[in-house]
Amino acid sequence: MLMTHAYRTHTCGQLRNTDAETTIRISGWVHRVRDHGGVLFFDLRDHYGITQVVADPASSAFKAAEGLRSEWVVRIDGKVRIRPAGTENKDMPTGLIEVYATDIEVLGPAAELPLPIFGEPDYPEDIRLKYRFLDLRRETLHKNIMTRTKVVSHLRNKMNDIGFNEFSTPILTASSPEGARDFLVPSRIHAGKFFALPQAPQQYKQLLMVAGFDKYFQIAPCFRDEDPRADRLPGEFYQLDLEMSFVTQDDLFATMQPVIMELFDTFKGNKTVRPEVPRIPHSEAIRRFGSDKPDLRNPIEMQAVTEHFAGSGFKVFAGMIAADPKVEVWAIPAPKGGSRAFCDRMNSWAQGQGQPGLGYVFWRDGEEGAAGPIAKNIGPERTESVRKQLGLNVGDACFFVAGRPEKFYRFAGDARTLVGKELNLTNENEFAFAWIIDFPFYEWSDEDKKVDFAHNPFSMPQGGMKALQEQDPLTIKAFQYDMVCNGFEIASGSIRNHSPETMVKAFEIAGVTKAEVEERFGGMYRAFQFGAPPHGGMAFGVDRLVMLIVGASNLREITLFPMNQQAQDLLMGAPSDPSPKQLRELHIRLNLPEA
RNA sequence: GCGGAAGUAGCUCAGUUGGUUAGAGCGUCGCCCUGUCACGGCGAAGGUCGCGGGUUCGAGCCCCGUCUUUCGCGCCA
Repeated sequence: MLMTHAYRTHTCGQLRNTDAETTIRISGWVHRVRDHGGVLFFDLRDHYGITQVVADPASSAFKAAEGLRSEWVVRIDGKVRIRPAGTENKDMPTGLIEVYATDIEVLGPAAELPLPIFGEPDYPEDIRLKYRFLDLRRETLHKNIMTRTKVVSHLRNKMNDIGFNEFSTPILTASSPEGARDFLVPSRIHAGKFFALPQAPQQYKQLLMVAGFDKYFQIAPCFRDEDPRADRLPGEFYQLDLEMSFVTQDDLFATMQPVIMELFDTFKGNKTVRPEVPRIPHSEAIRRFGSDKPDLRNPIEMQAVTEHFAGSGFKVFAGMIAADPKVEVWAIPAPKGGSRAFCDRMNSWAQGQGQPGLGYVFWRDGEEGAAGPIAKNIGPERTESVRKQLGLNVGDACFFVAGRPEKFYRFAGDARTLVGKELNLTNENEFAFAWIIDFPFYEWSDEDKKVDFAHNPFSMPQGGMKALQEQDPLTIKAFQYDMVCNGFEIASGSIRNHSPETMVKAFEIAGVTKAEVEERFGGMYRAFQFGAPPHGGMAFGVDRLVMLIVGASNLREITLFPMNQQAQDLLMGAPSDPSPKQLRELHIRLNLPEA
């Protein structure tokens, strides 16, 4: 047969027993060599799959095959043949055949590997990041990246299908009002001035609405110079950013909920997607779940049980309640957690968290009343009232935290998460969503001793100008919402404040003058003077969506070339020193800290 | 900026109470092996125990400092 291509007639995932006896050419990486002396096997791998190649002393390729090592790139000419009976590999799509090599050309030999491609043990991040191109060859990461690509493509197609228009907004822009630290880019032409990379295309997309484009979306890169977390990449990340005109909050939910549900339905694998997506007010989420991004797979819901402790024999709580009317006692029910061992384990965990402890009661079989120190202190009647309120039974336990809710709700939420996990109440094979709505517009800043925006300053306060003028700012809610899934915030958005007067008033309450608003958000402030439509939108964290879908616990598992925690790219060596010429052109002199 | 964990062969790790020559697996190199698919067997090379200082007769191990990686806090509209 005349070879029609320099490198391949088939991919490494393509050949089947119907190809038997054909002469083929394949190229790829040597995955694994098994040299038996007289007969030699190796697996050839490319993006599409793995094919076993075999050579024996009768083959003209035998000598070359003996020299092959892992990860060399080679071109193989050979003949497809059915594997001898009993040597088939049913775990491989190509496992019924093998390629008998007649010619081998080494296209790219490989030095000794700093990390193996075959098998996937954990490796230190610095090695993985420095040799990212090798890490990306490994099966799991390679698959994750492909899933990411398919997710992005799915979202883009879907958004186009439902009438959204994709626009690219500028990357070199002005420093924006979001809370994060900006990445700055010096301007050569304007000495001493800097561009900022966008933290989000927030102002641009709102300007697009003012410009009449109605439905905007973008898979947008966003840049924030903040320290990372496992679920927060350093430097840059991607959002599915969207904005709509003439819509209410309900319209946005009705538009995007099906998109997200269909996405997860498409990529869920053998997990299930809970069809109900409840809308939970922010304050209720805090009280029921101890979090503004509750994991609804965990069935535990907390309740206030303050009145059962007020004036009770449990002096610690009773004293706190008497001393401060804002103090509450919350109960964290633990169904089937009714054992001393479990309760003590939770108690030591709490102490490890810097808490004095975690009070509990539990109900045992064949025992009158309840066990645990708190039960004895508050007495059987109050204990029974607690049990009834929470609907608990023999075999169950309940934990208690007391104080001002804003101080302890996080800890209570963590305890709820741990109880759910320890007692296997949380179904790990499910995706459970919720909309968290009615976020507070303002919050009290202890640091600055003033009222500050709780989240997005461009949100519309519920009640509008009237609320800003008449209400206690700390009680004002915003038309602002998050979508959460399994304890992660996957989207955040709001109905925007499109009235310049209301905007000025909103900033005034946060201590920002009209002049400052005009200076810092001049483009948008000006735009709102000339016919701004009511509009709103949201942004989904693409990285987090993919992380949830593939079940990764770290964003580096779904990102092509991530930076390390110090925001360095170890592969490319970024950031790097500028040349003296570059600095001269930019009129920049370095003022480095003392070594 | 702060706190926790880790750092021993190219890679993953073990290394007891401080004790004589620091080990294993994978990989690499050499030899043997005709049906493996984590092939197998024999052998070899490979180490500034992150770095610096200290305690000690003696330190991979204890102490102090420092660097690197990571997880968390701060921060993240």
